[in-house]
Amino acid sequence: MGYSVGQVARFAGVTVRTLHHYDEIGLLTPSERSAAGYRRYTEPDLDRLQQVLFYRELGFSLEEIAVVLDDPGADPLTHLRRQHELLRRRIGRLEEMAAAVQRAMEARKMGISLTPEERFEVFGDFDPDRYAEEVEERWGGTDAFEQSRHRTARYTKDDWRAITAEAGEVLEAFAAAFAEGVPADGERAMDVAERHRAHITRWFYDCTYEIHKGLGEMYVADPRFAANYERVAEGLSGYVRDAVHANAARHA
Amino acid sequence: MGYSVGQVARFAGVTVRTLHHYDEIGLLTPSERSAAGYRRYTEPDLDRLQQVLFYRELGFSLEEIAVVLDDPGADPLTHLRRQHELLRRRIGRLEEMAAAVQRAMEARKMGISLTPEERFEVFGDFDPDRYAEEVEERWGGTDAFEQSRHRTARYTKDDWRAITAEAGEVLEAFAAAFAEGVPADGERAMDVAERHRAHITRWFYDCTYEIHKGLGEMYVADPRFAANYERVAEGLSGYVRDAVHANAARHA
DNA sequence: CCTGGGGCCTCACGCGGCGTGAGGGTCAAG
DNA sequence: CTTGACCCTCACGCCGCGTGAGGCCCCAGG
Repeated sequence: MGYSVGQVARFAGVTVRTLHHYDEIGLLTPSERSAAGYRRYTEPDLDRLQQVLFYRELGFSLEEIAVVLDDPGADPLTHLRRQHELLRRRIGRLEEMAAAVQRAMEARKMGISLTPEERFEVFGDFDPDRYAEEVEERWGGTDAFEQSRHRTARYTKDDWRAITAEAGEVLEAFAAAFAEGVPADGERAMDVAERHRAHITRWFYDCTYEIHKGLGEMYVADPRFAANYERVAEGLSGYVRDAVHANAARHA
Repeated sequence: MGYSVGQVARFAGVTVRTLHHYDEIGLLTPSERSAAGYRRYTEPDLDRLQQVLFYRELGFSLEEIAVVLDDPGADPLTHLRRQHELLRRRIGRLEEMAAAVQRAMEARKMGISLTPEERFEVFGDFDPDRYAEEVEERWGGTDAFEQSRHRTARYTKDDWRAITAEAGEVLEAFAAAFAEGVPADGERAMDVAERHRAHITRWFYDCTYEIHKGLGEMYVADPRFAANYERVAEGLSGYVRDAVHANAARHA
């Protein structure tokens, strides 16, 4: 004879109102009603409720849940597999967050302050509710260039102003060090190189030291980039490359 | 000169409207405003925003977040530690859910159907947003009795009817086996003992075999319980105890 | 038999956490 | 001086329920 709303509510840890709501919006309509109009939930109803709660926990909207559950091409096992996959992904994300917190704790203890990007890194690219296809579409071919394109697409004019201003500062710092005869493998030049790398990571993509070294080479080899430096001072492109390499070595 | 709303929004992966909202409700008011009235977020503001987002992610309401963040007796390190703890707990819960899903998959494959309790077990006693004190208050002195009290407090009259009915069935099954001379350490008596254990686990608390054996002893030793069995048949309390022990040994 | 208490029902309003314009000022680039 | 991408402040709307109000059902106890 099935379960009453109250019983189901207590089993599932939700309120009666919630079940009423799910009935109202057609997300979970009990298969039967008693003569007096009481809702009677059957086993399959409980099955469905469990699915609903799982997807809800994972951040799906009720409408989205209705869509995935009413997808005729998805048998129960498919749902379970998908849920498992989503859970694993979510766990991974939380572990990243935990790691970030731990890093923040370390930084605190050492008295180091983090850049805004480092701080929010873990929040940035999170999208819990996407399906595998979309996720793969977005992250499948992710190399630095893709990531850059992806991020810059959302930048505003103001951002670009800030970017060019920051890039200009770095360029000037390089030029000043170069003009003053500071050695390219000295601390000051390396610090500027580090600023340069941070600039790229901040605005474009995660620039590792390896990538940075590659960039250094390109600044010399590719005339379009080289010109940018050589226009300021002759030999500056080579100086930048050397500073970048020294900085990478220092962090290796 | 600080960051604009738009910049902060993009860093943190939230909308401008969200930042406006946090300003409106006083959760995160930018420390400065430009001459034209533009919001300017400073480094400490970003710090705070990060905390807000963390707690939000963990399911806190904005009001709760305001309370914990404005608690004067909590330095940054305390927050980080708490966040880490909360994250770990949440991860643990998700892992349980993942395990439950896996079990459900196994059950499907084997063609076994789960009881409602098994199905929703993982949802039951979840309360992600409590503070350590409250959690400890609720789970610190958790022995079986406490858990029982906690759960039974929410039972309705209907539940109690179901409980007494079920308990009656078990009692009758014991009495029948006893009357028919079935040995207490035989399969049939042990099965009834197992039903008894399941009954307790279902309605009161997680009854392990160890606890069950303790109960068996009590049914003989404590006259209030013993009377319940002896009233039905003389020697039944001892029979129940023996069956319970045999059942525990079989599952050890 | 009837009364009381705990369910259950259907409205229907409210709240938290924003989304989404509308209407208008600001400010660097062209 | 204009244009466009920001920014501002209202203010209304949506989702996912919470929280009664008013009333029916049902069964244990008197």
